[in-house]
Amino acid sequence: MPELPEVQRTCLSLTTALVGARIISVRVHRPEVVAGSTRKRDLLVGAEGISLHRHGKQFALEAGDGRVLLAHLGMTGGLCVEARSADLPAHSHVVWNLRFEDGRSAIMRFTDPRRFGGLWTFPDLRTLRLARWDDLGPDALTIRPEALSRSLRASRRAIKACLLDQRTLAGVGNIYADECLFLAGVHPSTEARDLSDAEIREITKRLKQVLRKAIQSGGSTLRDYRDASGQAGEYQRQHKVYGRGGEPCVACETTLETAQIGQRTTVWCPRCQDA
DNA sequence: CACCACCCCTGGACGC
DNA sequence: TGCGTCCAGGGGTGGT
Repeated sequence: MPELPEVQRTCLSLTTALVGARIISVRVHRPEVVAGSTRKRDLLVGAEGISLHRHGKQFALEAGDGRVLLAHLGMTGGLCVEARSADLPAHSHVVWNLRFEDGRSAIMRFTDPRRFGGLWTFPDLRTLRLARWDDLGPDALTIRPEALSRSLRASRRAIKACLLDQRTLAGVGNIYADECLFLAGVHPSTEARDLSDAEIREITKRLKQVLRKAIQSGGSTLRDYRDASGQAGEYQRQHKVYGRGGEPCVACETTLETAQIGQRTTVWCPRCQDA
């Protein structure tokens, strides 16, 4: 899925795409992707002056009058703005009609083949935060090492599993967890409580670094991911370990190892990431 | 409470 | 070409 960098790119591209836009109408093709009300008003019909907010992998469209629509993209979800075309692509679960101040029109589509993602409607941002974001850890892009240390020091779980836990920190998925641990030189199955303060500082630093670089490169497109303007990412070309099990380490040429850690395929270099 | 196994769903890659 | 199997970026739930 879209992890933090891909969600951030989606938000940035939506911000651009929605300048001067007004939502004219909405059509819900698959009501089960919307949690709660599918009333047109709750799905932002009539909204203008839309701004974007993100926490971890979730993001919200806030209308000028305060109404809020939360999106979570799951593994294959996407929200895009494009010209109306003759036939709608498959899995377009919710489609909005937009009109711009200059008279142009367009559609916004929520797509999600696997339907692990979804949309939630809220009366305002405060209610959204209370219901959905207060349970998440700090956003991975700005987390401080002390905050990470607090949630790790008592845990016997593997550091890889901790990084994937959105209550520990929000925004990291399988790709960036593996990339971060490689850059930090930490073995993914290290018990969290065994990490030194120096190692936690290094993990924090490398995590923010890899997320920033991925954002700059448009995120990682393995297959489906596109931002709201249809642009694919390029960061997959810079992956050091993710998807490279059995291949040589970019740093030392040792064969990269693969195992299931925290129910996810995990790849690491047995030499650079000492157990 | 902390942790883990399982399940939701579609589609692409690969082997026969 | 066609079919079966395996695997995939996430995370909620329910059990131990």
